Amino acid sequence: MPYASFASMPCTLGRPAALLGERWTLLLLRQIFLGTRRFEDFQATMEISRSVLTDRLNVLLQEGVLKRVPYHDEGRTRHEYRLTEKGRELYPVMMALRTWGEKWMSTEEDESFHLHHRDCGGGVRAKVECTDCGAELSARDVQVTARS
Amino acid sequence: MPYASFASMPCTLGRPAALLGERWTLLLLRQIFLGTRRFEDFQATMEISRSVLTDRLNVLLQEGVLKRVPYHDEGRTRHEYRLTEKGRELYPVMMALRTWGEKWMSTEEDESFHLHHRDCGGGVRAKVECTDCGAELSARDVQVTARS
DNA sequence: GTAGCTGAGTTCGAAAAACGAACGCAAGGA
DNA sequence: TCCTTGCGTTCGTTTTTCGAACTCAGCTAC
Repeated sequence: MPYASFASMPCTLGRPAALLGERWTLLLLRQIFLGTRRFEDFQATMEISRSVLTDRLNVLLQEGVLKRVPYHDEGRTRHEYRLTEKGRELYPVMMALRTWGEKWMSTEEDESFHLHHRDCGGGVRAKVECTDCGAELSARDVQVTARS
Repeated sequence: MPYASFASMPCTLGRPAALLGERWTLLLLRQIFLGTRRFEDFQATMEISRSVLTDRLNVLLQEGVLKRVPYHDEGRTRHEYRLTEKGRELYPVMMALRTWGEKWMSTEEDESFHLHHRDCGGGVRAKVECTDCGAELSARDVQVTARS
């Protein structure tokens, strides 16, 4: 199966993995969650080539992860890229990456931002839990079976 | 910043995003979490080219996400690729992708596997929570500030 | 010994994707 | 009218990926 055709892979983990697994897409989403919204700003902060940036934004628009929203800049109407609800719900994916990065890839020089809960000021972390008993789960606590 | 140099990006979300954001890497991890361990099996199930597969496996070995473990096959010593603890802890990332895929990308034809908690049989989902009060958090509940 | 098989790569020419500099274009301002 | 700005598009070059063929080591059968 060539990479491109994973878009039609009959698997709810495979399709997102293929979508977000294209070069630049995860980094683009990181920028978006950090507040970047305009073409020029993506281009400047990531040094991605303009043509690839156009392509990735279009893919995310088509998938409904982003939407183009008009706004006013000195009287002119322009558009910015913003997360849809579908896009905002990728937050756990980003936080899981960050939680992992904090534990396994952090260095002295990291300038990373701090995240905290608006209401109580606490820290933020991703976890996997059982929908029934609420226990926190690791890969070893979970059984995989083919769909019946 | 060219894509390759994101490996040295001073950000605990950026570096993992760049690492897992290379083409094939997320799909490769999906296979690994589903139990694939051998070169030939990756190659057969994903139809990735052999040279790229070699490269991606080597990157994950170098990063300490995978390890090569000897095993015996009909008297012969061979090696298989297995997750390290660092690798296993990517589980929340995979589950976050799947939780998102279930909600936003599922179709009638999906043949996806079922996951359940070994102890109680319950379902599995990823979430983000506050380390202090334990509340479940969305992007809007979290404040981003530059590190002081 | 040697011929064959198998898993795990390596090599290499062709195709696809990414790069980056230049160009296009529409809206507003001088 | 001409200039600037934001947002792309184009196009020739470089880098990645592809895929088929090749290599190699360890074993089995003869």
